[in-house]
Amino acid sequence: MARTGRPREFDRDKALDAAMALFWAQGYEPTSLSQLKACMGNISPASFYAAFGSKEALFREIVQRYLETYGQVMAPLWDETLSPREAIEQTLRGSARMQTGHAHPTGCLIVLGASNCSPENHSVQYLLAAERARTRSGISACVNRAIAQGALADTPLTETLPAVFTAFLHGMACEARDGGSAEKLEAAIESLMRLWDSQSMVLSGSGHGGG
Amino acid sequence: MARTGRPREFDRDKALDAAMALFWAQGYEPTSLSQLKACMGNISPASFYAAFGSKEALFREIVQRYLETYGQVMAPLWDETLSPREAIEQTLRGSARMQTGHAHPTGCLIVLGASNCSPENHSVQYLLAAERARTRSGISACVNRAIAQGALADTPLTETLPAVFTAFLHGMACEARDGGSAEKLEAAIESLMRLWDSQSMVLSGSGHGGG
DNA sequence: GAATTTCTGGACTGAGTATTATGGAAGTTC
DNA sequence: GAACTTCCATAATACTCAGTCCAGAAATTC
Repeated sequence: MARTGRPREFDRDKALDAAMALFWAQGYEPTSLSQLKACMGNISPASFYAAFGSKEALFREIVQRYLETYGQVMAPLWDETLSPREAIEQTLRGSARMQTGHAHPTGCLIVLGASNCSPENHSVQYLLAAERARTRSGISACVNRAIAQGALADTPLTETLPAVFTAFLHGMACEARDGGSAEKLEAAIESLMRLWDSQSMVLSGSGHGGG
Repeated sequence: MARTGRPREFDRDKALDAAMALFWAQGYEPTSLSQLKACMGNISPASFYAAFGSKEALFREIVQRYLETYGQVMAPLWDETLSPREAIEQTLRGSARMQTGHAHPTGCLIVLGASNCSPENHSVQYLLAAERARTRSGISACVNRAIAQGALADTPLTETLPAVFTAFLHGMACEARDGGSAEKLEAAIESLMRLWDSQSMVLSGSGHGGG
């Protein structure tokens, strides 16, 4: 049962992808309606508002789309079939590769998408901050799970691991934006994970560094 | 020999401080001339342009001012009277405390000040990117110095340390902006430095963790 | 006090902002 | 083909943007 009336002439999905690239590269506020309409195939204001509602509504839809596609590199955090260590390492590595990808803007839309905002757009800023908070809790949950399983020692140091991984993860957005390569970031991740291993109570496999 | 003519009525330094707070909190583009003039004491456009030249010139002056004041937390990186390890730890700790301070906006102006930019302001973006590159090279220099001194092993892992510390440092801007406390960040730094110690060839003091 | 210099208030550019209104064309369903 | 629904192009909304200009006022130096 197709809808009656004249169908829209442009491809809504392709328009969304083009708009995502623009928001991703420039952020929410500096991206103007003119740019958006242009990159969507020179659609008219009327078509834009009919299809997407408003600039903010479009951005919210695009954030959702981003989370369901590129953002899936964070999925391991909530995959309890993985060991907590695997979950975190896979997330970091996947994020590093995604953010340095060459088929789209570098960096992370959730970290960089609304970092510069005037007061009237705090709601957009909050949208992304809430998603970052969700990531933080996911990382914390992994560490807590590891401690509960006895895989990780319950020490003052292990309690700091969530903050270490989170700051590093969010910092990768800056490094990727500044041109850092996936290889460089992945090598850093490999080193960072030894901090976990040094507190690991499951001593199977590689040891823990040494002087 | 004071300059002749009518002196300006507002305090230029105080105006700069107020403008810095605004740019720091909102970033370059979303901060409008109206907001700037208002926070500088409702000065007129004429006074503004006479005193500061343009919005971009003001921003550049403020970045310079920031580097000479708050940005001095990075100074240990180039202080060769410090051991490389001390230099990096002091920089990270100082940065954590500064960015979470309550007397000014949270986060880091150099990381967050122009992260969202339209194409016409790439020069401003570049200004901050260059400063971040300087930081990266400072961190790398510290690690290289430690290796040259024989204080740090020359291994594949130690070669990744600059990327680890840099990503973490830049990530702190996001964490501070999202409300992370100095205590939390400093605890994370303390843990992160054990990565250094695990590769340290100077085994005086604390050992290197382990389960 | 006179001459000079610089600042300030306010009106004003021209361009760009997101968004809305109008009128007619195009395509759909029955 | 008729009725209907939806889309699109154009124009225009009210507003903000960074930046300019001018006339007059204020403070300086001589």
